[in-house]
Amino acid sequence: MAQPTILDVAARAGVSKSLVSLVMRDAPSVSEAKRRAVLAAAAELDYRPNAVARSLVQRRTRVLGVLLSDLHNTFFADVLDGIAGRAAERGYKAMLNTGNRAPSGEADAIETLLELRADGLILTGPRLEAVRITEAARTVPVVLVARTMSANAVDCVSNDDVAGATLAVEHLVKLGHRRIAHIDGGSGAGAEARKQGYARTMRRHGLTSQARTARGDYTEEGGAKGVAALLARGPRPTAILAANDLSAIGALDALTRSGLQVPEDISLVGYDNTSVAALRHIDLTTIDQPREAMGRTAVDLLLERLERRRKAARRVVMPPTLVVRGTTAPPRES
Amino acid sequence: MAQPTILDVAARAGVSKSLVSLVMRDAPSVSEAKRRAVLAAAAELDYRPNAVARSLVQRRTRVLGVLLSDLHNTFFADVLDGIAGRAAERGYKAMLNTGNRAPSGEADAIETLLELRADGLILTGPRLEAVRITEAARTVPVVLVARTMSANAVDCVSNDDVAGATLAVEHLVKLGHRRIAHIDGGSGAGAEARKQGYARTMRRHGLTSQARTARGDYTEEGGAKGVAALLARGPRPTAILAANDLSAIGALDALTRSGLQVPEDISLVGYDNTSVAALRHIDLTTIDQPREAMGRTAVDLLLERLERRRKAARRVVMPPTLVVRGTTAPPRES
DNA sequence: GGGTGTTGTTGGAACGCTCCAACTTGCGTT
DNA sequence: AACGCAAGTTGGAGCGTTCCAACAACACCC
Repeated sequence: MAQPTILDVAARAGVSKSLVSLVMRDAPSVSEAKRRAVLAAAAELDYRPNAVARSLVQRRTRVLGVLLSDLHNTFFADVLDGIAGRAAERGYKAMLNTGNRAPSGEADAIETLLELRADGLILTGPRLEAVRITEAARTVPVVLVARTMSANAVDCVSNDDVAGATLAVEHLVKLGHRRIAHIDGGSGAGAEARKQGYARTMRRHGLTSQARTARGDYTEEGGAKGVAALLARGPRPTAILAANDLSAIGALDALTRSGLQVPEDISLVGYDNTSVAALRHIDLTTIDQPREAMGRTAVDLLLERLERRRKAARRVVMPPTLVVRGTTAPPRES
Repeated sequence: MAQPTILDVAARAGVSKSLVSLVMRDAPSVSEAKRRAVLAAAAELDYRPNAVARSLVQRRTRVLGVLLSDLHNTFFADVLDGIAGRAAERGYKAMLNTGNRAPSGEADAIETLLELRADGLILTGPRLEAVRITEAARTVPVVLVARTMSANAVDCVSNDDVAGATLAVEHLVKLGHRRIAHIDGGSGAGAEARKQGYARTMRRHGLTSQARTARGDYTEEGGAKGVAALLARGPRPTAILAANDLSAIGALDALTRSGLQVPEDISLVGYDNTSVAALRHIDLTTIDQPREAMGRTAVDLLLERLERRRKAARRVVMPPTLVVRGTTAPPRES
């Protein structure tokens, strides 16, 4: 026989299928004798409840659909860890689909998840148009991670980019830096807020006149070009805040290639605390987003809607933290 | 109404549910008029076929269960890209589950995938005991990626580690190196084969007397310690082959910290071509495994069993390639 | 004009489970 | 002795599809 069903188990244990069902879901009012008989029969047959059939009758799957914009970014891998862990704790499974980097792929992935009748959707860093998201939210609760939008069927979890950039600048100021430059993230997600945090904190310390921003784009090359621009003219900054780790690494390389030592000649701070930043050969001071916690929070938000029928949107902003490593030090002539 | 069903669509279009079903699967023998009527009704109702119900009656889900041992390793992310892409091409979905790094987590993940009635399983780099794998293979076809075992219900896709290490040594020999050392991967997957490839190729070039191997463990720290051991005594090697990129980076850092220049004083080769190796600040010569191709192949193997009912095990070994970057050069006094 | 197809359409059964109302038993209470 | 109630157990209906046998309508061919 292909896969044994609940009927096979019932026959073998000499009870009704209903009783087997009760045992499988370990319901309270089953006599110990029958429970054991059923479990024995199930074990002998290598029976495994068919989640498909169960989902059909219960009209829910206990599966949370997760869309990941980019698996190659370990940032998302950490978020997923948080999602999967929390989902498991609460009796749900996380089902992953990637958009294969194209926005149209994301739409397809969502469609697939909806056909499979995921109970809810978590979209991490989606590049998809907002309309498509609200459309999906008509069918099923949706939580956005690392992207915000306002629609009352959609919840959001993000990190406080302004606060993160502030932490970074405060750290540099405390070390004695005054000529602190910024390589921004262009039109990338959160880049604007990070730039704002930088600018405001500079102002708060009366350093607006020392502030300089080079255009970047969250890439390694963007970081390298940013350095080139900053070194090309004006007094050399004693510290640089890059908009993310990848561009910080591009900057790091450009700096060492032009003969400058980090952190002796110039300090450098990244953003995201990716695993690469922790490599000892890079050892980058950076801002950490609580990635796993963001994933867990996303699950909690979803389940509030699913199990407690919350209707109003919630927007959770999580605090980033500073991780000091080897690329920051006091300026040379302090 | 919650979610419209096929009956709602049928009523609205004035046809039977069977006809709607035919249109949805776009069957050939449906009149153009009715097809349009059905599609219009479906669109108006925002109808989406229920994959759960379909799977129940067809007794298959067209879902391939994928177990990833570690999402943080971008190696697996690439494999997954290959899997997801190929699966989509062939009308399947990839459903991902992570083991959360614990072998027991892997067993649970497999159990979940089987309850959800995945049609087949792809296990990438599983740390799970072999018994559990053959057990799962009794229910459903299983393909292993980056791990091999022999059981005729299980197929394997791996890279040719011996050949990869050979490529690396040949490259160094061609540059003029003779004192080539190896930092191995300890008991890690494929480490033994890589060491063998190294040793054999050294022998082939009559360099056995120059060969030296330091113990490593695929980690950054292992690479650093390996360098310490190699520098501690004996003539300094002019080139090092590390068992993977991560340990190569550890080695790189240890070398520069002890005042040696790479590649001027010493050449360095990694293995895996992870995204980190491509960072310009690291710029590591390494061996590339065809990761996406491995993922695609895994899907193909699974579908051969699923659709063509192949029974005998297949073991596919894919050829690695050399990626030359900036950490290798001719030895100083050649 | 009676077979023989072909094309298009249909209702009912089945997939494997959960849910529910209903049944049986045994026990305590009046 | 009759009753009520809780605990334990059961069969049947139903979840939303697909599959299949059957049928209607029409064309074609001697």
